Amino acid sequence: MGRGKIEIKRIENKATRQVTFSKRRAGLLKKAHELSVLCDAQVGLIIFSSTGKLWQYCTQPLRMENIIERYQKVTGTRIPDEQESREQLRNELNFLRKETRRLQLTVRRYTGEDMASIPLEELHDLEQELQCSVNKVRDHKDELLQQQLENLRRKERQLDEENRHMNRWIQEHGAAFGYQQAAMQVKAEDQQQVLDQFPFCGEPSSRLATIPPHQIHPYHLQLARPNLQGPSV
Amino acid sequence: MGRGKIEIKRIENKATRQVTFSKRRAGLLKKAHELSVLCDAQVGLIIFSSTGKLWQYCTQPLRMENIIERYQKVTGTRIPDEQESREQLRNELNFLRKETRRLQLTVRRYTGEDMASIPLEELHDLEQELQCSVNKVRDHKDELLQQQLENLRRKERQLDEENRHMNRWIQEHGAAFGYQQAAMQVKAEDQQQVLDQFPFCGEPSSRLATIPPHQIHPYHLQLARPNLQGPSV
DNA sequence: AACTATTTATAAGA
DNA sequence: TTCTTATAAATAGTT
Repeated sequence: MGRGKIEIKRIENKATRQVTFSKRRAGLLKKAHELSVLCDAQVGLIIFSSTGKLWQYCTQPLRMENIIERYQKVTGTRIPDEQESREQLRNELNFLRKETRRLQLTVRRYTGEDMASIPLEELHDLEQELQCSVNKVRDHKDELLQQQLENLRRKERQLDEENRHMNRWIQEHGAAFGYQQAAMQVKAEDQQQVLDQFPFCGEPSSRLATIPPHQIHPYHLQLARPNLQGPSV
Repeated sequence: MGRGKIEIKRIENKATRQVTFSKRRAGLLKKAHELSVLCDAQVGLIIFSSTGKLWQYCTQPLRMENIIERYQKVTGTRIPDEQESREQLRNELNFLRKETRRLQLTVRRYTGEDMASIPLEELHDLEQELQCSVNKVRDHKDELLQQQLENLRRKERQLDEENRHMNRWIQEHGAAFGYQQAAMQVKAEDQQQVLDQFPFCGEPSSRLATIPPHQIHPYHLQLARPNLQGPSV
């Protein structure tokens, strides 16, 4: 719409660009205003020239912030209620400050600090509370240890049974595998030693604990033949 | 620019308004883009229709926030200080949220809750920590009781001495105050009874504890005359 | 959504 | 910049 048609790409001539910017800027602002008025729309237009100068149009004069806020709400750019939630933010902050202080004091009580300010009766309660906690922890610990103990005992029984099965098998078929029987005998003695030393309160022996379940499950023990070929293959 | 000239004011016909909005909106967005490209300008355009629907154009696609931020900086709409303090607020809030959670977990450990998730070694440490706390509390309690005990013993001695002083005084001046001596005798016996029953681990007797210091301090005891007039005035 | 008579915007020149 | 003017572009009213 001028003396000639122009391609829409950056105008290289600086002066021409500047003139065109002035004209088109004015046109754009005018049209923004017209759209806003004619069609009852809320329009916000921000223009920065390449030199950094600002022009703007806004439907409600001086209320560009309104439209920006509305824009940010709709697009979710800004957390919707950030403006109003300042109060909420403050409330939560105050609550958390108090809560943190309270919890810090509680923790200090439980660690036996700052006792100077605690009256005698409360000291008594605190002692009982703490003793109660100690007992709970002890009970739980004992329970865990008992479990580990039972696990180990079960494993002991299973290994024992496995041993007996192997021994029996070797007794029955041993004649044909003289040298292998001797090897097995050594192994069985080894394991028996471990079981003899079995500590009732010790930590789980990694060697016992890592025996794959299928080797110690009774069902498998009865079906599977001991792999006497293992070491020699 | 159409079949007829129109006045720039709200179009009353709803359908017409809607159509015009569509056409002019497209034109405006197109011209905004052209200005941006031709003149190397940064343009941001936000349009809300009267029905609340949003259209926008921005020079750098998806970077409307950039231009808004730039706008707010230039116009000083957003006070940088406030922005910072909001950031600080947020930081403190995040910190406090984490801290509160951490403290809550700590307290729960100390009260013997949620032990299922604690490995055995930590349980052991926890038990020792708690036992340590119990001991501290016990020691402090014992200390307090010891102090109270000593206080009471000192009071006993002081009262005893006061008694002896009074007795001596009455022996010396008694003839003139026969009836008052009798009254004093009763009071002294009362107090002696209390001291005789003195419990080594009991709570402080409020009656003994509330005797004003000047009445039991040795210095005062030696200077002050027993107020024998007291009950009768 | 397409058409088109008209208005409006603006490129180039002064 | 601003004015002028030829011409491109936009669009109001119509189909």
